[in-house]
Amino acid sequence: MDAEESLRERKRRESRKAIAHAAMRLFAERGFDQVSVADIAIAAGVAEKTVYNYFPVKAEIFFDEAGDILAELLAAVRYRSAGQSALDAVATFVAGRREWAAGRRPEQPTSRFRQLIADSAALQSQQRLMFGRYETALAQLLAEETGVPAGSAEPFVAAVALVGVLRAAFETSAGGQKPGRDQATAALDVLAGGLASYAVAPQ
Amino acid sequence: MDAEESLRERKRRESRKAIAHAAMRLFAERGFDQVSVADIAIAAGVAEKTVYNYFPVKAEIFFDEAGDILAELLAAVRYRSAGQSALDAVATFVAGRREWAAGRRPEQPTSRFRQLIADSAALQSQQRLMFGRYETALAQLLAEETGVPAGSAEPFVAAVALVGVLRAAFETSAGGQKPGRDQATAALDVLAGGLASYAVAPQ
DNA sequence: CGTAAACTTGCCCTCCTGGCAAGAAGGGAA
DNA sequence: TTCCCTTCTTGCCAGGAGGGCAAGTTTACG
Repeated sequence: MDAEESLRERKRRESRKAIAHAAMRLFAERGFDQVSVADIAIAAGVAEKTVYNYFPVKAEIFFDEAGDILAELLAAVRYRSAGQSALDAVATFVAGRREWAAGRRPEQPTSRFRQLIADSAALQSQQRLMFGRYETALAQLLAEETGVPAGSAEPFVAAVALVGVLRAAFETSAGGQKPGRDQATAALDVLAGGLASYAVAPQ
Repeated sequence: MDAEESLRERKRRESRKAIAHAAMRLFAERGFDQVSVADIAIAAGVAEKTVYNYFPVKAEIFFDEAGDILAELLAAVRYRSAGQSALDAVATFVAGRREWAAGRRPEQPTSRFRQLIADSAALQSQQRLMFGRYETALAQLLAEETGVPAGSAEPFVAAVALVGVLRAAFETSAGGQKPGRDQATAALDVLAGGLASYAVAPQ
């Protein structure tokens, strides 16, 4: 069903990509908030309404490429090797993504990507929305695994913590600190240890 | 410095409260998105511009009352009794808030508050922003406690997990499930146990 | 009392987003 | 091929969030 793609579907996919590509180029040049949807439409050679046809919200364009990490993360946890903890699965996944990100030509350096987000409240909001979706989906998965009713606190908190590892890997590396692999494992250790490092008040 | 309050400061505080109060009443009646800033201005007897003077973003009005929980949470962790873990401090804090919320007359039932949030994407976004601020502030506090450089992954992940307990207490009780105290302790156990419940793949 | 600082307000502007309807293009049936 | 149906595109319009600026008003203070 992949081989068979109607003209219409192909064009639609191409249009989507064209819009996203043109938009990302403008974003990288000027910053997210300094690019209007009208600008994007002109750059992509379509009407403003068409842009909204593909992306109901402007900020979605920005995360269009990076958007399917959710499915990968869920799969990494769901189909983790027997005997592996969910925590390990996430850590392994993060490490894998990191290598992947490092191994491609920096047409758009990751640092620039992060900077654009840091400079725009709208993008930060959208990013939080995405992480929230990760949490919800992961919580549901964990609830199924453990047979706990969906919506319970346990899987929710666990999911939040797991996605926290992902967020830590992304956000803390912004400061240009350690390679990042250390960060992920450190975060993992904190969680696996039951937050033992914060067990006692300092005074 | 508290006793001495200039006329200007008093008026400003009253104006702020008047705007917030009028706005909350309208929100409760019609829903957040169905109330424009112009409506709020009229209801509060001020100009639309003045509303923006006090609240640069409309959604901030909604969380104005509940907004200072951050300071309390930080204090609860920072000044926790000697020998108490950060995790316990958060759990205690959540339990305390819950009693507090239950013990006051429901002029605006908590359920309505949650429902309003659930019905508005803008409010959800603002709520996530607030929780994000909690995470950042808490991460900084934990970094100081443990002497780790600010911006490290460990305190960040720990903070995310701790705020996760808070979020779980708020969000999961929405379904009208257990009293809530159970939820908080359950979440706490999951974290304290190092996510042991999710240690092994089910297959 | 008079001046400086803070606050309010009106006016205008841009941008995001949704609704509606007309036109253009692809896809399938006769 | 031709006709018709569906999908996309586009234009036009409208409403609401916010920002900038300047005039007018109120408070603070010497």
